[in-house]
Amino acid sequence: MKKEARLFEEFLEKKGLRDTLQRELILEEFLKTEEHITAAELYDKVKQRDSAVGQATVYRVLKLFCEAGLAREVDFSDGMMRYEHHYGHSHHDHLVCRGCGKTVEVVDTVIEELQKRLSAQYGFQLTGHEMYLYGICEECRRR
Amino acid sequence: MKKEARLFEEFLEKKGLRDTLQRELILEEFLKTEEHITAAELYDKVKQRDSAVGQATVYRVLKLFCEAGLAREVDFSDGMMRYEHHYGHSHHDHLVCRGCGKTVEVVDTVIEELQKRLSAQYGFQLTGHEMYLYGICEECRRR
DNA sequence: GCTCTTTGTGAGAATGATTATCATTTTGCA
DNA sequence: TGCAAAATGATAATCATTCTCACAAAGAGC
Repeated sequence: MKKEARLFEEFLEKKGLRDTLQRELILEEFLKTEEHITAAELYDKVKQRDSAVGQATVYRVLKLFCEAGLAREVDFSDGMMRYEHHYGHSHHDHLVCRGCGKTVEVVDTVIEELQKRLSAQYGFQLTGHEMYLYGICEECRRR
Repeated sequence: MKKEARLFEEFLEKKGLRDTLQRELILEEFLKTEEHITAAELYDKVKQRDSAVGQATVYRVLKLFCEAGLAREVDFSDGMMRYEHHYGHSHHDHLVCRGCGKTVEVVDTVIEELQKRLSAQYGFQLTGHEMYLYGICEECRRR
């Protein structure tokens, strides 16, 4: 079994929640995807394997994944939330192409350090951040 | 007359749009506010002066302000868009307290430079960015 | 194996911010 | 003055997400 699945079971256990077939199924499908997935996309995939699953359940379970540290919400400001793998994936920000929608995951430890310092200057203890860099990728620029 | 009002008139002129009482009223109320305001909040203020104005008009005019460079959308991820003054206000990002919701406008030119460089590394030409730093402010930490 | 209680589920309604529609009004200009 | 373009307000539509609620499934205790 995947480490993520075990972690999720432990999480459910600890919270006194139940390990159901739907939750397992949704987790399996979520883990299969590599890209940032929307609730609707995940719902479609899950439905192909069990058409009885409701979308509310997908939403509910995605929330659980986030709580469990398995998933993370990302918001590219296009009207719906996306979810990406979080466990075993180090923190990163996103570079988004305004032309084709392609995204790249990026990290810059110097920026991170400066963010912390900047916050401290205003007496804030930084707990998290969102950074989206929007631009035009090379391919799109050629066209 | 405020410079912003003149700019807006010029913008309308250039686009072949009309300078109406509603637009003037909404602009006046918008300019009065110092903080980031939501469409609903602005609608309330406007309604106090002219109860006939519809909320659709407020939404429409806020879009115009953005186009005209007078306003800028900011999204603190709490379900609704906020608008802040843009003209004469240099670019900045936001520090948001997770405790009390207080926001501080911040700038760090080094970070901005690094963002550009980071994007370039992936062949992206940076056109904009969003950076929200979330933390706990000093006051909230004391409690 | 039975009850009881808790938790999970699916269908569909509800929500709430934003947009679209459309009939009516206003405006600028010929 | 008259007409075409633009603006408006009321209201309906949209759409992602959340809520509700009746029912189903599962765990504990016996």
